[in-house]
Amino acid sequence: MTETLLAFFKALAHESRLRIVGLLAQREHSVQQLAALLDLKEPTVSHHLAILKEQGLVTVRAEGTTRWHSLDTAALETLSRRVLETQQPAAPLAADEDEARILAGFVDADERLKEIPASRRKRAVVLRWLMRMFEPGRRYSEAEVNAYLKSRHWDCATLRRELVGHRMLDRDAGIYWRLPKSQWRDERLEA
Amino acid sequence: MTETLLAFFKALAHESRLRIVGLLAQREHSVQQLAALLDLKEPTVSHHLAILKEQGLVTVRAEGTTRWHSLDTAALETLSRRVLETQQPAAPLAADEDEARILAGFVDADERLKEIPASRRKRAVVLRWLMRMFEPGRRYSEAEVNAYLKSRHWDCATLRRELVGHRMLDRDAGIYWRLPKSQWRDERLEA
DNA sequence: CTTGAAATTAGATACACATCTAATTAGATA
DNA sequence: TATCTAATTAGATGTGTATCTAATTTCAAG
Repeated sequence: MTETLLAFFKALAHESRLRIVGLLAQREHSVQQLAALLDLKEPTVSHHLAILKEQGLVTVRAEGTTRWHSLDTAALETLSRRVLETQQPAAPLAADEDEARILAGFVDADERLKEIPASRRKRAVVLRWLMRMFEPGRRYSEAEVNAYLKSRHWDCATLRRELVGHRMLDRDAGIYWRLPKSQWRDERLEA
Repeated sequence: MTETLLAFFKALAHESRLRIVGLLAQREHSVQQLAALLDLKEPTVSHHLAILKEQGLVTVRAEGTTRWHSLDTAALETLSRRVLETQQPAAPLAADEDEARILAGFVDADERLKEIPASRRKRAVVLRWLMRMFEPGRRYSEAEVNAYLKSRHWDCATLRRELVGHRMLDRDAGIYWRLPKSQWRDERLEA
């Protein structure tokens, strides 16, 4: 997904290729023509066209030994629409409906924690939500953990202690890591 | 125009920056957080953020010494819409209505010349249309001129002679260039 | 089958830029 | 003021890739 988008941007992130796209948007061109117009050698143009073809942005029609290249505007449209989709603010919410309601009460529009819930059950929901920031297997310095938690609430120290206390994060010698969910001591397991 | 588009693509044509945009699409982050998540050093992240800010894709909010970065989705939208505009097939047509009708008769959907008009007046219209391919001030080798004309009609030699005869192109020692319109000898002037 | 033209492929060189460390700036706190 | 933290700037290094020349392929025409 981000893979294909990256390739798309890379394909267009060069002056020569962008000019080629502009020329092909007007009409089809041969390699020679493009080389003359861009003041490049033919192999260079071939190289650029290969990259654009790889992204499906350019199609070819052979006529004798010359190859007429045109722009596939449909592909260009598809891909640039995908850029627009990228910006969707990403589903902030929850595992099941109960949790969703609780989170909605404590998390504001900016995805920050309004306050740390006093109720143990609600606090556990919030802690599970915070754990989404930590990847399994990755190791975090205490500074990293703090920076991360601080993006959600100013009192990162309390949150960090809570996460450790619930066996969601573990620590040794200043290094933190995420524990598997099976070891988490949250309200669901205590109930 | 192509200038700003190029900068836009360059800004997003790198894995780290694309991932930063993805993260900022979810919520605001500090430099430290991004560095930790991307496994990069802070100066590197600063560098990438500077590039994104230059394109107006990222905005900053200071809070003490930490700076919270967010994605400006409006800018992203504006720019990706501009990509869609690029592909408009470029107005093929004409100076005044008379010319438009004549061209429509001789130029096919692929922007190629169906035949060279026998009538002097119509031929002049077509030659003026062909001259749009040649930039004022630019020098063209005979091969370039031929390649260009061939993209419109197989008989590039005849077209080339006609253009020279009408004082639209001039030549010396195998090099061609476009003459100013004031010197063109087309039907409008002869009439 | 040879020749010629258009394009691609291979390989070498050179330039752009991503990343790092070290040093500096800016803001907060004691 | 001195100190600490977050971030940026400066400068060095290394990687990726754009471009070139030379060689090879593909197709058409003698």
